[in-house]
Amino acid sequence: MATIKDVAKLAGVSISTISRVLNAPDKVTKEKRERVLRAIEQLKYHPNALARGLIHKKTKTLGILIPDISNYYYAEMFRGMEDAAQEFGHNIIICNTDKDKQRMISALRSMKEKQIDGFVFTSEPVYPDYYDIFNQLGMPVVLASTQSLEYAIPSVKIDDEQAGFDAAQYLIDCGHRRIAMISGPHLDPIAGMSRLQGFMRAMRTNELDFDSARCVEFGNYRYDDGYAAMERLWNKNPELTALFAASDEMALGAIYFLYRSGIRVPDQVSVLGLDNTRIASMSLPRLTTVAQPIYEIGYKAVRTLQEVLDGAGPPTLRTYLPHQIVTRDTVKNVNGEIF
Amino acid sequence: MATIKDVAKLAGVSISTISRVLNAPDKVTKEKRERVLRAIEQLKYHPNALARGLIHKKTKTLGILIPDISNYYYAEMFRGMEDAAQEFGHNIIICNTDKDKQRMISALRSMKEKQIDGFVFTSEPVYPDYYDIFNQLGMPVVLASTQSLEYAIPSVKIDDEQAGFDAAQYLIDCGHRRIAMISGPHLDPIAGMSRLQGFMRAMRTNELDFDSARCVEFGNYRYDDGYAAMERLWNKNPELTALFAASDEMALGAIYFLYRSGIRVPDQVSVLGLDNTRIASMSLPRLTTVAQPIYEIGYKAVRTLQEVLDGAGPPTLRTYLPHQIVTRDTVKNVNGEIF
DNA sequence: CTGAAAGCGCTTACAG
DNA sequence: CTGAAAGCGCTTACAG
Repeated sequence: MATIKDVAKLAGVSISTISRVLNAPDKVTKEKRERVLRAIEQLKYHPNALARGLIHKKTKTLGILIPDISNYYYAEMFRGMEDAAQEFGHNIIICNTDKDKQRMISALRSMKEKQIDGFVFTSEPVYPDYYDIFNQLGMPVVLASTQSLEYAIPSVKIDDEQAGFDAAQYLIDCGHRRIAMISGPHLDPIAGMSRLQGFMRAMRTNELDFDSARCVEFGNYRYDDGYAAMERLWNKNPELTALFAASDEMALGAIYFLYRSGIRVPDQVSVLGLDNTRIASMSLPRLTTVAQPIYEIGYKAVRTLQEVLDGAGPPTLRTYLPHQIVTRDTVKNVNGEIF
Repeated sequence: MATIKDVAKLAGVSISTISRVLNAPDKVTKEKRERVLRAIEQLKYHPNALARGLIHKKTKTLGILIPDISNYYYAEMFRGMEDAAQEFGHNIIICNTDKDKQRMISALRSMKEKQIDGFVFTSEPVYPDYYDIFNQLGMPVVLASTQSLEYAIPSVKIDDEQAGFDAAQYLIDCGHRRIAMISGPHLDPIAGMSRLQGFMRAMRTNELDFDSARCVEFGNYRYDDGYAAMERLWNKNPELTALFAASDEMALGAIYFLYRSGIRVPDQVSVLGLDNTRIASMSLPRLTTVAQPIYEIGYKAVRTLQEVLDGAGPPTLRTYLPHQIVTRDTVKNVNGEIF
């Protein structure tokens, strides 16, 4: 492969001049510039970004840590990240962590060695030891779909507590009273507990009594979790008329359980999801759900990281993007009906 | 950030020795080695991979060109790629091309400058001008979910023609005679035309007459395409009893059209998809489909690229991974029924 | 405007 | 076993 020296030789100038036509073209006379450009073209010269990065201490490469790109939620978010990166001339190195600490550490070490300019950390809480690692590495970081109350790290997500509240309120407004929830795991303070807390706040606000032992089950956001959780829920609480699931996948899993049990959705039980991944509109019946601006979360997270890198003043510490209920076919308005 | 010089100073040795404990530890006396290791630990030293890459002309990073990571099919395939990369110590730079030539070219240029060791090109045919670009860049390439008959580029995919054949044969074995297909686009020789050709071969082999004008519609693999194609198909051919769609998403779109038209699946019309993305098992009714080993295609493509990089002899030029029909709830066996 | 030189952070023969 | 030196491919003051 041709290097800057080859181009210099062919064009009959010094390597400094080659560098100048690439980085500050108008510092070079037109005649030489064109000669150089021709040589570059002729040799199919591509500047070596490693050499450049070594000098500038910038690589225009960003790191993304994501639990699992084959998860639809992250796939959509990642698309937003990549678009933002591409738009501003960055490349992305991505790593799936499966929420595994060792995998994350080794990915981060590898990214550090490759001199990425900064990274986005997705979906997991920032535990103290994670924070120590971030600090040691000394690279800018932005959180996507998670946040930290303890540490001053910029984050982009929806207001999960409010989303949980709005979900319950929506079902209540549709006339439901005996409402259950399939929540995320206890161990997930972000998308797990916050949504549940919002949900319970709405129940309290509406003075509906609510026995969490009978009305809440837990799952890890996946389809199978939703199916199993619905089964447990139904066994202890067959009077419920509406369900809120903390993810679309769990909502679909729950619907499948109900379907197999001969319980009609939404006639007998209404189901409300959360996320609005594309499956929500491709399933049957089409899922009513609390939509997250998934793509935008990814896009905004990378934009925020870029702002940090540009050093253009401190970015907003906590950005909350709006969620919104998308009405489709799985929630029935039962106002006026007699039970 | 600490450099090799800082470590050398702290440990009281030369930088050569630091380099040796990192790359060939047993060439260094135990005593010095431990002193160095302690200094590395103390300074939180991370070697700079740019400097290393500049010398070795290897970066241990791979490029992936994919049409759209938010597409479920690619998301699953990409997971396989990333796992293979990680397993063998590579990182991945990914770029979404949207099948746009300019985007692809600029991504490739950028990856070239960053000195990736090789790349995987996904899903699109290798047009002559693409081949020229690959050649100019001079980087090893492997094709995933596409192939080239003209050029000697290693590829990994299913046998699409045979998959189309097997799909039709399966429906025929289930007793269907009036079968239609929603194919991929005319312009897609790989997943579009091959599957259709296989489908038509099966019809001929079984001596079923087949009017392609009445029995085939086209779409771009997406849900909405499937819906629209099914509508056109039904308008001109309401006698059909079975449908094969060239993607799961189109199958689901078709099912939604049938559902809205009051046509029951599979009682009145059977539907067979292709891909077996996770939506196939999360939709209702659960979709019977021709499963591609999606994850494995991605995994194997990266493995093949790594073999090329290792220079361990020429890899298999064309790898076909097995497909298989996954029976669920959308295809009815009508043998013995009277029409 | 242009070129020679120093330097980015490493690795790798080459002496000793 | 260990260190000094050259070099990977660039950029950037510094002279001229």
